This record gives sequence, structure tokens and C-alpha cells, in this order.
Amino acid sequence: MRKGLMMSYVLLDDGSRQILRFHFAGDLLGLSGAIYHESPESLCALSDCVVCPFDRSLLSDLMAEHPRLASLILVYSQIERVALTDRLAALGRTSAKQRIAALLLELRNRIRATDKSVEKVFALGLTQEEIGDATGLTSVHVNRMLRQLEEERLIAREGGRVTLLDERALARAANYVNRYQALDLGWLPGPS
Amino acid sequence: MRKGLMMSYVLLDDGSRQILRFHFAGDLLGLSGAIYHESPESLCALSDCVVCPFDRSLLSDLMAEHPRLASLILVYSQIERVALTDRLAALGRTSAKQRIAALLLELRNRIRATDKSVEKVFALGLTQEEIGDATGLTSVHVNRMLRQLEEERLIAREGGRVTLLDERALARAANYVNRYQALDLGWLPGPS
DNA sequence: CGTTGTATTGACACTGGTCAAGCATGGTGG
DNA sequence: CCACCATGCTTGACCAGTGTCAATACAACG
Repeated sequence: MRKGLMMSYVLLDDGSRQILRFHFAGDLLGLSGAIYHESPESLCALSDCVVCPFDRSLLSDLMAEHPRLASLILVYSQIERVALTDRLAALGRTSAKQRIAALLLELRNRIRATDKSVEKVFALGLTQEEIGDATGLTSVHVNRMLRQLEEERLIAREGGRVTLLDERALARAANYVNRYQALDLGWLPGPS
Repeated sequence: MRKGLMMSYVLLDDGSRQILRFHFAGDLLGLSGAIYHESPESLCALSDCVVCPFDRSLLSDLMAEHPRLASLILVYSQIERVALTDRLAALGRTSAKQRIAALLLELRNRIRATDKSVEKVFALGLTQEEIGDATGLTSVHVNRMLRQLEEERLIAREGGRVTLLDERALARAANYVNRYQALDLGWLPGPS
């Protein structure tokens, strides 16, 4: 993926949707779909996007000819795994407000990863229903929680833009850990 | 991992625990721990276990010298990813009873993968508190839901053993999909 | 036997869901 | 340009599913 915002999700047969992950520029998409006959998850663009499709048969060539790339893909898939486990812990063990706070922090950090100019203010290109489907809540309750975060002066909103007024307090309240530090790739051989 | 039952989990700083996954013979453990300075998840044995530790520096050698193995590791990590996303959808969008039913089915299927003799009856080596920490519930509520499943004649219990009385109905109720079919590895070159 | 961990059950509280209505907003076609 | 409509946001009243707390019953084990 080169540009834009996408999401991956699953639909349950009662019609409800669980959003698994939001995808930004630089993400590698659809690996799981390459493994199964029927992809276990769906992708959907949330803005204009640019992607680079590739044929999955090229994957095994790449694994054979570029072992360092292969290692990096493996590292990437582990980073994604950890992101999913963090989300799992949030859904299983934290309150609605905490989940939303964590999602806001996560989105800001990921946007910031490709646009260093972003600091406290950012546009989350999501409806409240999408936030709900990502956090396991209803859009109604998402609205209530956003309002509460606003009343507590932790965030501010106007239009589609959110401002993190007290990032420290937000992260503390949300039990949020920024994983995009603390990678240890010492075992990887350097670029050849 | 060669033998036994383990689990991976995270602890939140309010002391609560989210169990991420149960691990059985044949699983590859600790990859995520190899990537970060501080492992983002913990492992714990739930029975006597046999594992084969390996040095992570060997990983890059393996990637370079055995591309087919490298591909298989990547495939494995995608299978794990899908298992996590299924769990995510369960936690976010299904009821307590559904989550427990899905967990029972999942455990039975994974036990069955290494012991074909297992059919409807199996020993889940878990306390109700562990079931709760895996499904995002309290042990008290797990107990209530197990009782209900029992009253509905979907399962039976005695000692630590569970019997799936009506697997079909259970799977339907739980929205459960058995992913251990439908893999498509056609793009992988055959064993050399 | 005490001790410890687990299972079970009941009463009650609270978080978050449901339903319904009212507002904005922006796009569309006449 | 304006009526119209769809979509998303906001809010309130009420309800259901889970959590909390507490007490009891078991069983395994030293």
C-alpha cells in the first residue's frame, strides 16, 4: 500500500462487523488472503488509495532470492501480530472509554509515522460507527464516550478533527503502549 | 513446542489478564519475543511440556538457507494471525455464551489435530478463570454460561471433561468457522 | 485435619445496548 | 436556487447482559 487509508474487517452472519485493523501507507496487505482459498477477511478503502498489487506466486521466488526481505516480511507480520494482541487485550479487558482513547492514540501514532508534522491535531477519517466496529461498541456509545473524553478535557473535536489535549493522561487512562519503539532487530544481518 | 499445553497472555497494569492463545504440540512459539527488546507477551505452561528452544540468531540463517522453510514459517504466522482475528471478532461482536462455545470448539479441534481419537469428549485442562481470561469474561459468568449450555443440552460436563452433545448446533450458535481446512498452498514450491 | 484453590450460587450494581427522535450537513435533481 | 434526501451526529429513556461481592461447597494436598 502506497497511499491512503484502508481497513480490514470480518462480517459475522448476524450482520455485525468487526474491524480488525486500519492500514496506512507502507503496510503490506492481503497476506492472509494469499494463504486461504477464501480470504478470511475483507479490505475496504476509507479514502482514495494507491496500492501495488502483486502475484502471490512471486512470493516464493522472493523468499528464495531475497532472504533479508523474507526476514523483514516475517518481522512485519510479527509486528502486526502484536498489534492484534494489543487490540485483543483492549477488547477483552478494558472499558469503552479506554478502548476509544487507545484507538485515538494508535491512529495518531500511525498517521504520524508517515507525516511527522502531525502532533496533537489530526483528522480521523472515520465515522463513529466505524470507531464502534473497531472497538466492539455501538456508534451511540462511541458518541457518549467521545463526549465524556471531551468533558474531561482529554480531547477536543471540531469537524472531523481531533486534538489530543493531554496525551500523557490519555495514554495512562487507556493503558496504551506505543509499540513502534523497542524493536530489536540485532539478529538481522545488515543490508548487503 | 513438542508436547503439552501452554498459553500466551498479557497482563494489564490494573492486574487483569488477557489470554491470547493456547498452544499445542507443533506450535512455533515466541517469534514475537524475538523481535522486541521486551517481549510483548508472556508464555506459561498449563501442563508438563516439552519445547525445543532455539537461538534467534539462527533464524536469519534459516531464512537464507531454507527458503521453503521460511515460506512455511510465514504461512504459519498468517494462520496464527487469522486465529487472532477470529478471536478479536468474537470478543468484539459476540455474546458470552457464543464466545465460550467457540472456545470449546476451537480447543476440541486443536486437540483433535494431534490426537485423532478425540471426538466429542475431551479434557480441557483449564480453570473457569482461565476460560474467562481468554474470552474476556469473569469466572463467575463463565460458570453461568457453562451451566446454561449444559441445560440446553449442548454440552455435558463431569470432572474436567467436556462432551459436545450437539456440535452442529454449537457451531451454529457460536458463529464458529473451522479454519483448519481451506488452506491454499498451491503457490508454494513442492518439497525439494 | 487445616489449607488452598476451584466451582457454584444468589443479590445487586453498572456498563453498554436498544430504540426512537431530532438535528446538521452535503449532495442531487428539478 | 431550492426542495429533497441520505448520511452521520446527538441525546434521552429504558433495558439487558455482565460484573461485583459474598457466602458456601468441594476436592486435592501437605
